[in-house]
Amino acid sequence: MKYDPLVIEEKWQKKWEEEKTFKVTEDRDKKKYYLLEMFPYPSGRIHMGHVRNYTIGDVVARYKRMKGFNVLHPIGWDAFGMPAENAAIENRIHPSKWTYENIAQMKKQLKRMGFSYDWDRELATCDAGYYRWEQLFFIWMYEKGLAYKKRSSVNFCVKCDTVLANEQVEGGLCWRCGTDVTEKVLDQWFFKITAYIDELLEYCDRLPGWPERVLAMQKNWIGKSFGCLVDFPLEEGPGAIQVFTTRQDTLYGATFMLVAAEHPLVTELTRGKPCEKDVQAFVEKVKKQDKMKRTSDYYEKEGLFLDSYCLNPLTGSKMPIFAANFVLADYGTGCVMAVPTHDQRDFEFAKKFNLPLIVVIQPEDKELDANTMAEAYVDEGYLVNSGQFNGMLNTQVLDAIADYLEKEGKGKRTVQYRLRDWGISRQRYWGAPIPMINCEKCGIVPVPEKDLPVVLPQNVTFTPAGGSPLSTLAEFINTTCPRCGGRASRETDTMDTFVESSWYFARYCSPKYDVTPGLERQAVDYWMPVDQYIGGIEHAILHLLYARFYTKVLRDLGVVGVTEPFTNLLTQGMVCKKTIECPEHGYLFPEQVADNKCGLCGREVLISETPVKMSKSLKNVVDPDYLVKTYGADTARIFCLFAAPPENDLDWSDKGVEGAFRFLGRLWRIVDDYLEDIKSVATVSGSPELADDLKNLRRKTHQTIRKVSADIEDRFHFNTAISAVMELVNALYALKRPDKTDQVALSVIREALEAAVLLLAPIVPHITEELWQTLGHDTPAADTAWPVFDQAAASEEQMTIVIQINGKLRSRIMVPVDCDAETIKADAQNDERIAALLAGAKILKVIYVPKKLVNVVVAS
RNA sequence: GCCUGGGUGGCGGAACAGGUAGACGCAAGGGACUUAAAAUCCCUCGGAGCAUAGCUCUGUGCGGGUUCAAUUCCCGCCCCAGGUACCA
Repeated sequence: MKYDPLVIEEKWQKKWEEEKTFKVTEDRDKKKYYLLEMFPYPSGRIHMGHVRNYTIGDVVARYKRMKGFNVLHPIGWDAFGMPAENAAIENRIHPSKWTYENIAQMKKQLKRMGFSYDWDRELATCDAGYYRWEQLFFIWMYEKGLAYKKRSSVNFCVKCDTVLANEQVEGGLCWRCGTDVTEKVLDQWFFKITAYIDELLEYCDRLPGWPERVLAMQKNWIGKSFGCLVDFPLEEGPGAIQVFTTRQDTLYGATFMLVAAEHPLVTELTRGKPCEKDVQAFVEKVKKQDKMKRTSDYYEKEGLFLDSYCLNPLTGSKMPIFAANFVLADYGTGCVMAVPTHDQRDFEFAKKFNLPLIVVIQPEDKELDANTMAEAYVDEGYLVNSGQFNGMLNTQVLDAIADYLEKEGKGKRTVQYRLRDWGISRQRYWGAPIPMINCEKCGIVPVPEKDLPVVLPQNVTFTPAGGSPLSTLAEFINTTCPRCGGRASRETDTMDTFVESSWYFARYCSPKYDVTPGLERQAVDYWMPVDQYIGGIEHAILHLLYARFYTKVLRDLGVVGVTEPFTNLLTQGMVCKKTIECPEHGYLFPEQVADNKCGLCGREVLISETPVKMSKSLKNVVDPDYLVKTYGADTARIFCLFAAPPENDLDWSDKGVEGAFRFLGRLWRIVDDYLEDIKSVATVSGSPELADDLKNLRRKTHQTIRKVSADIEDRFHFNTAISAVMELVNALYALKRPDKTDQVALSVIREALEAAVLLLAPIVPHITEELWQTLGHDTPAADTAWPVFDQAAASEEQMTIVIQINGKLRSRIMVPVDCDAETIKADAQNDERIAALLAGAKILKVIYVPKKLVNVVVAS
């Protein structure tokens, strides 16, 4: 019988669907395992990134299931977001229709991959049955002050026509479309993520199951720094300029003051002065500059003297005040004390404006001279020119100076963060409505809980002009105030879609529960936290930080019992492929190229040196449907796992896919070959006396079970697990075919074949189910216990001992495993080759590493 | 600049507590089967050298060090990828 993947895959998928094989419920007698992959955005078609991500997850889910765990493995749809709205404008199709059609299509594709999801838990975040709870949580957060509205300057993407959170601005560009981000002043809803800032930071050190680099990125993003707020009195009149610094050790060296150009102080200080006009012009210039900020690498440090002075609080010396383009208005106080000798930016500024330099930190190994310094000195040293603190090491004087400032009432200790509150208002239609009402009399009033959900209206029209259709839809906006009964209007902003993905993992525990608060506590307590979360590294900050924050909020609202949502995190690499480029026609699909020539113009094409992330625009994508049609889902799955360990990028190789397919064929044929002979033979049991080649095969079988179990369990290294099974299959091919009547030999072969099939069952579930059935089993492989290795059968009787002379490999000997050290050392030296090499040499010592090698050290 | 990772054959990758470098697969070459091809099965496969059934030297980005022994540990550098960037 030939291996026909398409027939057997559809057969088993149908069975899984009909029998609801992977449906789970809470079972207190079994240990739970919650495995989750990041849910997809329903863009219309799955791509290789999905195939890889979901295959990795599926292997772990199926493996844990065979190990006896009660495995929750759900899937759903991150269904709100921009593309649906864009499709509505371009193709005159309602976002809802577009989204649900895409879901139907992608669901079919996922089922065709054979993933072991509990489809009864499927959810879509655009369902009112989902987001109504999010609206409830919003109201509860509002009541606790964790959601608030504020007029503020926000990041705005003109193309997406909406606001972006700080985290959604990448290098000054919109994370989604890459457009330059501009600033806008708007009334916005925020989540007070800063209320949890210390807990978020602290738990970065309590997530040992997370990759170090993800935690490092989150820590950086939070950006906690310890320092002082110091007051610099103005020279004229009352008042002072407050600055934040982490370098109070350099305070005696502060010779001028820098203020962010946008800071109100700039206008205040120059009002009525001759320089006022110039200063205003400068401010306007910097504001414009600001928009261009990150598009150029660096721009010139610029500043303007404000014709005002303040006083250094410790030395009393006069410090000129400048407006500067490189001081950030929204970090610290927007004002910075400048210490040109020990800060490179201040140094450059001082040189440009010819400002005084005072050395206050002196290194041990050289003498700094303010007149000849070519750059700022930023390393450790001893304080000089610093009054009572002279002679102390700068890194140790920070506390003393902070104490002094506090005692003198000139400053105080403080902590600064980089992380800002999460702006969640979006001026878009296709999102969860913010359940708030604006009343002229009562102000902002939450929608009463009994009136939830605030359903997104269906009858809207989209125009290419953009803007949210909600903001002009009278029947949605007009309402009455729940408090005073008067006329009022609804909030027309919707929530950032990252809000939906911040709690979907909890909803999966009780996806249909429709009683407040939408999360059935018993179920949530049983399943949460997620034991293993798998997804792309691109969400290292955005989604993963928001989800951690939201989980803590839900905990404090009393609806979940966990503090952190994801115990273990695996970030898988991207799927990459080389690009083909024609000098005239740009990127080409492989089928547009023949003999390295462009099919359109015949010119030589350029193939990229390294593979790059698959993307439609680079035309280097591989269509999963095509793969499945040609080779089957099992081949697609095993290739994705075999080509690279999960955290590496995966370089696509068409030849590699064929190799994967070839291996499955090899497995199929070896089973098929032996089928007749082993039909009525039982698997070997006990520890019978076996001839050498059979004993070796049996040993290989048990060693393979041991290795595959460890590779999957401990490291998710499926590539080495697959290699191990390949070796076992190779060993089966290498074995001399025993006689049909040799029951003992055939029982050993059956054991090896069954092991190979079961060990591959989580990886290639269709072919293995079929083979398992063919081998005469009524219980499906998926419901069969994971094989256990027999220590005795796996252990070697003989071992190879490597013999080195002065660390160089010179010979090998075989000895029984129980051979004692002295015998081995003696045998090693008596080995024919070694003895010859040792003749006449002076042996200094002989080292024996148990079970590994003997190293004879001789005088050279 | 700073913070993470990472540099191993022609390629993807093994070597998981310092102990046989290159498992497994791809590509390549050879052979068997076949009228032929495909498919399949088997063999060879880091480099150099030689008295070529084998042996020797060399080899894990570069330079040092520790050790009987280093892809693995330490120090210094180079390169690549990701993150972040005037954060005071």
